[in-house]
Amino acid sequence: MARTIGSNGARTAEAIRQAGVKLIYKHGYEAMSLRQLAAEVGLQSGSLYKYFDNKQTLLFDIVRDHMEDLLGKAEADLAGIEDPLARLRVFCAFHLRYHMTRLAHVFIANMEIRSLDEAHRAVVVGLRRRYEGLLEGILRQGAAQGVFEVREPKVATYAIISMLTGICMWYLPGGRLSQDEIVDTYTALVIGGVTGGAPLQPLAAPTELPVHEKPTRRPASVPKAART
Amino acid sequence: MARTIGSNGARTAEAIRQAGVKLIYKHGYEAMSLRQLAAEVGLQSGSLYKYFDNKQTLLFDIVRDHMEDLLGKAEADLAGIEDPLARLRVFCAFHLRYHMTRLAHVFIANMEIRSLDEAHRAVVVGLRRRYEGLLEGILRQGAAQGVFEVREPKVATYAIISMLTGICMWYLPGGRLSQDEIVDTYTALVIGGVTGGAPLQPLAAPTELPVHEKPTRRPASVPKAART
Amino acid sequence: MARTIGSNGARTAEAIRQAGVKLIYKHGYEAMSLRQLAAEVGLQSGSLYKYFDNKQTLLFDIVRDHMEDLLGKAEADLAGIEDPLARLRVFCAFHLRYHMTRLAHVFIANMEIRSLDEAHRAVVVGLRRRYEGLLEGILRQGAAQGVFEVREPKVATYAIISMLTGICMWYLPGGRLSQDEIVDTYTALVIGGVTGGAPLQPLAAPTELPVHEKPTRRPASVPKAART
Amino acid sequence: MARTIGSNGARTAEAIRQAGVKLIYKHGYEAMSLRQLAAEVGLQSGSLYKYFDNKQTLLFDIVRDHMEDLLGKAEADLAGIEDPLARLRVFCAFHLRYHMTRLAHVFIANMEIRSLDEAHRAVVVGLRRRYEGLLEGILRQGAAQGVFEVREPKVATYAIISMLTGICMWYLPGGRLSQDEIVDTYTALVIGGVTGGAPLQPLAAPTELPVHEKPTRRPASVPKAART
DNA sequence: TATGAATGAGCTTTCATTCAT
DNA sequence: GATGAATGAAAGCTCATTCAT
Repeated sequence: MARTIGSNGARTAEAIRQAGVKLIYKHGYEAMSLRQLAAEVGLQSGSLYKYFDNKQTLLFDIVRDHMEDLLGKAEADLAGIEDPLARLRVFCAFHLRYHMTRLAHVFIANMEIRSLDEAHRAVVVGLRRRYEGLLEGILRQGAAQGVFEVREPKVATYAIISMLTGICMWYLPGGRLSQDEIVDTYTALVIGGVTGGAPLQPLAAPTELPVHEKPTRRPASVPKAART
Repeated sequence: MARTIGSNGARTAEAIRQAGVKLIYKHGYEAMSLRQLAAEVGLQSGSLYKYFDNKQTLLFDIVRDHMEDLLGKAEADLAGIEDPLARLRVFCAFHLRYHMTRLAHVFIANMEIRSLDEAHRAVVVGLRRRYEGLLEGILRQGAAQGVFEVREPKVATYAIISMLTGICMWYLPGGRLSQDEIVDTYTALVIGGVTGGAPLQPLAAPTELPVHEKPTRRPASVPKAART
Repeated sequence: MARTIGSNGARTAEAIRQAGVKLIYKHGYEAMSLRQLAAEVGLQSGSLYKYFDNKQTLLFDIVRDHMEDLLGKAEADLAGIEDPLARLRVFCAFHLRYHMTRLAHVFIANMEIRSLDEAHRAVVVGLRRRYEGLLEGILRQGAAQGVFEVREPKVATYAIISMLTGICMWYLPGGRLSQDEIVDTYTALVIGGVTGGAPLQPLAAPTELPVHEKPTRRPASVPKAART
Repeated sequence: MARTIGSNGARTAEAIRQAGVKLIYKHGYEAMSLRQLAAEVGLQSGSLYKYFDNKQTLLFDIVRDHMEDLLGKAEADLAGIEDPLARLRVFCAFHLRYHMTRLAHVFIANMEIRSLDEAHRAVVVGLRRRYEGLLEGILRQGAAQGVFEVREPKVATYAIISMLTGICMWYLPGGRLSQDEIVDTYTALVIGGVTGGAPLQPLAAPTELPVHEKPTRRPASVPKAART
């Protein structure tokens, strides 16, 4: 059949990528068939292989590109800001806004890591660790400066990121709340959580919390982050 | 051949259920084949159909039973406690401990909702809403009493549940931190978050909290984070 | 569909094996599709996988079983015979008769070694070496006893086996010649070849032969035994 | 881009032909893909169709050209020689040398006849019959003159050609034996075979044969049996 | 002359499921 | 309660081939 005038490989590649994101978001990687994907972009399924080597690398490309984008943009947003509290606010706002505008990508990156094969998963997990590292760094810095009350920065990092990322499970554009309102709500929870419920300036004596009273911890065999 | 004395259908059914949980946890519902499952329990794949109608209902049964168990136990734990802050602490502790001892079930219930068909998903989502309702009720009650600073109880509910549930993404039994320490860390984040950084007047003595008082919820027979 | 009364797995397995031999013989391994094979035995193509792991092992099983059968029967036929000339006659007769009754198997074993993957090919080549070893042993023994004129037993072995095996390229049962006549004809060629033939009267001076005179047939631009 | 000076269609056609021979030799016709072939010569697979009509005619062209070359050169070598024994020697030497320098072509012509479609195969089989006819004529002539002992010239023809052709299953240039030595060895087997009834006991003095007169052989690096 | 996008058919293989025994 | 033979659909993927540019 004659090609549509103006159609070209790059355009098709982009269409495939977008359709892939959409379908994996909707059905899951395992449940999405390449025939579906091909139909979505108006191709025969075999023709897809001009654009990727196999289904697995399609997923990997999507996830890796997303993670690199996420990481890069987060670093850009944080650049030049020194104060831990300010950095934390920026991080929250960035993370939330990014997730609200990239629902599908984010959802995939979180849900389909299991579908990546060993080698690919390692790459993605590495990127994720770097991203988590941004937040962990902020928390440690804030704790060191006495502005945050964070006992276990690693755990707090996982907790906060889980909380913020969870937005992609319910947010739909055009809902009752504006993005700003959502950002404010989440940010308040996070800031409150790490500042320990105390007024920030005259920091309440931390001793009233019972948490620090059991320092007998096992030697520190860092819990391997999540399943691989 | 004579069957092993004492072996019976109920036992096989239970074995299938457990193997199902393990394999879905490990590979995902779509990626788990009934051949695998049958092999795991020493049957032919066709024989599984004595125990369930089809793969889909196996998943549904697992998820629904889990959700009902979760909901029932949460309600039981909260029964009789009136103070919103105490109720919140109980909820957090319950949720975390439950998730730490039922990693696989919890993981499945969160990840495989997408794999349920319309009707089944509706049932599970209903149960989930009821469970979320518990937390939302606590937050609203606390806000009404002026003890919590929560602007959007619904959003806060999603946020907190996401945070707490996220534990099943990284927790492995036997890690550096005890369950108590983890519960404390997460709880502090939650309480801090919802008390908005306001000093909670004269903070009630922490000893009245029931959280640490039942550390032996059930004899950790949960199959560990599967890795074959 | 109800199974044909009396049909069973063993019967189907045998039918598949035979149909496999027939189709590989007729079309070649690469050119035979499993759909064809399944149709030949009245199954769906997927059902074949009850009987073999994959197409490759079907081929391997056929070839290996054939080679072991060939080797075993050859050794049996030669057992107890000492005289090299007698052994050679027995070997020729055995080889020819076996090939005339197992045309397809033999053809496959010779033509499809290339289609076996590395590991399988190694096994088959090993069996083939053992079989060739039988003939080589006979030739060496005869040469040692002065009854054969064989300069290069290895080369002679290859040569003779190629000659004898070639029968499967033209023989069809029910042709003009009986199996006995064919055996006699080939055997005479072999025996004559290794016993050096009659003193050909006054043998013409070899110098008149043009063979050695043009060693530079063309500038060896032939791409060498390819291996990329 | 400007084409390399001097590059042209004929050159590309030749490159395709050679790459085709190489790849069919290595993988077999069915197993060779046109993508592979195109890659080998630095083209897109679609571009190959400027040089042949389809995969099948590529094979046919290769085989037919080879057969015509073989036939023509054989006739040329035999031209002018009358004596049957001399003609037989020439035929053997020619056949062997040709095969040793054209391993791939010869291998293909023997193995891939099955891959030719009906019409093409008929042409090739016709050429092969003419080639076999050369040897059969020699054998009949020799038998008529009483110099050969050949009962069934047709069978003997097949047998001898199979024997000689078999060299392409194991010969690799640069092996222990020189081409001359190989030719001598095979020729002795053939001549012995057709002159047959040598009295075994009073074995003619071997000295009259020139074959043993060149003992200067390379150190014995056993030629690896055939391709693996 | 060559590209590169695309086709459409076909491949091997896996799967959930059925059912006579 | 369980087997094991079989189905039928669908999967991911490769292929020879076409054709506008």
